[in-house]
Amino acid sequence: MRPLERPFYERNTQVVAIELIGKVLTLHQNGTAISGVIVETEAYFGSGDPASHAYRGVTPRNRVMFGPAGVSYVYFTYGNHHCLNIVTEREDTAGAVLIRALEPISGMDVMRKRRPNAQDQELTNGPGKLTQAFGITREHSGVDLTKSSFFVAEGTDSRYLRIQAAPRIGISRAKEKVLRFYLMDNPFVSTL
DNA sequence: ATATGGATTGCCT
DNA sequence: GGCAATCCATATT
Repeated sequence: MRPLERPFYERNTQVVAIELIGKVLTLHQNGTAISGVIVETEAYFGSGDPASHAYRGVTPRNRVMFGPAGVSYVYFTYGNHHCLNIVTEREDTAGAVLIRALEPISGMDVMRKRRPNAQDQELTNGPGKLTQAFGITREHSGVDLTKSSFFVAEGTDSRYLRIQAAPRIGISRAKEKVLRFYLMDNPFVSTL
């Protein structure tokens, strides 16, 4: 499994959000591969998208969203949770795809240890849950996913999948935009 | 220096 | 379904 390369990410954020469905996120830690199929994503743009962290321009937190595509953007929210994004678009154009849910493939023993009170089905069925299961924190922000032990690889081509579009979740602005995408009938999607 | 609210989760009714 | 928890980034004074 080779990492997807920069040109894949260096495109329109919505297109990347859709095509990321069915691909495989992998993180190597201490000789173990933790991985899962991406089953739910959301697209966030820059100016023009009031729900995006990048809406008002560059800040210390969001600056990676304005940098090269294919780099991770991890932020901390609600005092408890980390969320994983992958930067999109050409450099200087803000954009990122939030990874909202995964279907575990490997490393489930590690995931269960990190989420001791979770049923297997709740291991990675939400943006804060999957970062906890993978052990992803802000230290994993700004990592180049095209050349590290943290990457996304080809899985099932999104062309062959039934993908549903819906409004994004948990935001207070731009609620009408249909920028959430998920695999139909997949039990690991955060909300059907 | 202070105020506000959040790209969520889990527990309680 | 409702809501508290909990910390930090950002905006405002």
